[in-house]
Amino acid sequence: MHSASNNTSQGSEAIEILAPLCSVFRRFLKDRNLRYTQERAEVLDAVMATEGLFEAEGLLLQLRERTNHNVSKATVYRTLRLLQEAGIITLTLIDPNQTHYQLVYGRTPADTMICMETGHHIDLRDTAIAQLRDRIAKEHGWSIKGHRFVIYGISPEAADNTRPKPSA
Amino acid sequence: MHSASNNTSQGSEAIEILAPLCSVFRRFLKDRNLRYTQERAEVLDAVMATEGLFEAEGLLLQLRERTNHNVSKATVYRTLRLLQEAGIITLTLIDPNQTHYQLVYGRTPADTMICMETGHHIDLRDTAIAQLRDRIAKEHGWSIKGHRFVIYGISPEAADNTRPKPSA
DNA sequence: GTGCGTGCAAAGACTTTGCACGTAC
DNA sequence: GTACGTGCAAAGTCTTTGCACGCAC
Repeated sequence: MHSASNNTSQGSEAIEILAPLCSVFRRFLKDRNLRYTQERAEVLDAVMATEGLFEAEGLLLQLRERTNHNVSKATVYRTLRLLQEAGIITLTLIDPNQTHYQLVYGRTPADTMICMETGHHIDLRDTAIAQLRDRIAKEHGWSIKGHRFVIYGISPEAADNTRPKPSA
Repeated sequence: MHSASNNTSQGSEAIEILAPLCSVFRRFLKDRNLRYTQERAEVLDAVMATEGLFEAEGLLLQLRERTNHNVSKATVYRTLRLLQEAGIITLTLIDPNQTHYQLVYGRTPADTMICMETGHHIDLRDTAIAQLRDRIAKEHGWSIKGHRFVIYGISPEAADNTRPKPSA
């Protein structure tokens, strides 16, 4: 299995963007006198392998597949909090029942459009969103820490499936 | 105490906008062969008295103040779900720990700017947000069901308080 | 009069925490 | 060698659900 190991390999092309992320986390930990442990590396590894949104539970399952060494649920939650504080992932809050996260590693966090039928979601990379945010915050004299923009809708595919088949 | 009763008074000026909401809910219930009970009326009443965002717990506390008759937590949650299905309130999801709601009664749901220091939030009523949403959805061929736009920042007041006092 | 609605308490889901042992520094 | 980190399981929150009685229709 091709695994984007973040702490050993240094020449892989696949991880060209991801590699610095490991350094970012290590520096963050060092600054706070925290340790870069096997478990934290594995969680970061699993996070880097995700696409778009993910949940703690999914990450835990992925960790069990990826590694022999089982990282505990508690450690996953604890590490997710650290990654959040390090600015590597953000909360996304699209579902009241469960916290969703996403990797942001220096990029602007993706805004999201979610299909209410299928749960399928696509990342939006529209600069107009941040511009709008900046304009509004400026008008009110606020300084910006972040934003979340989620569009709820029905994707074309779901609309096709949902539409009752014309009988005959 | 001045209470915007939704099921008895009909001439109050204060509830000119709110009154129809009761009808909306009653019709919704009738359409589904559900009953318009005292408890549901009281929950709607309390929801109408809220400003901006609210949580189930706060609503429950308010209900205990407003009425002698205690509405149970279970009924509050059940009614909030109905109100949501009726399109009277929406989920807001600004806090991973608790579900937040807001009254929308026919209006566009307010977007929100939240101060990360104080928790204070202000409602945004900027039409550019919906326009942006529409443009993006159209580009992707999606039909829109709703959206959420939240700006996280530091309000001017909080910035002032946070700033260390110039010694002397 | 019927069947939906309610209150209570217990269950359920997700997340956090206390404690003893392990390990990165 | 030390103090932070981990795993486990128990606790904690918010929310939902089962059941017997009550009330809107």
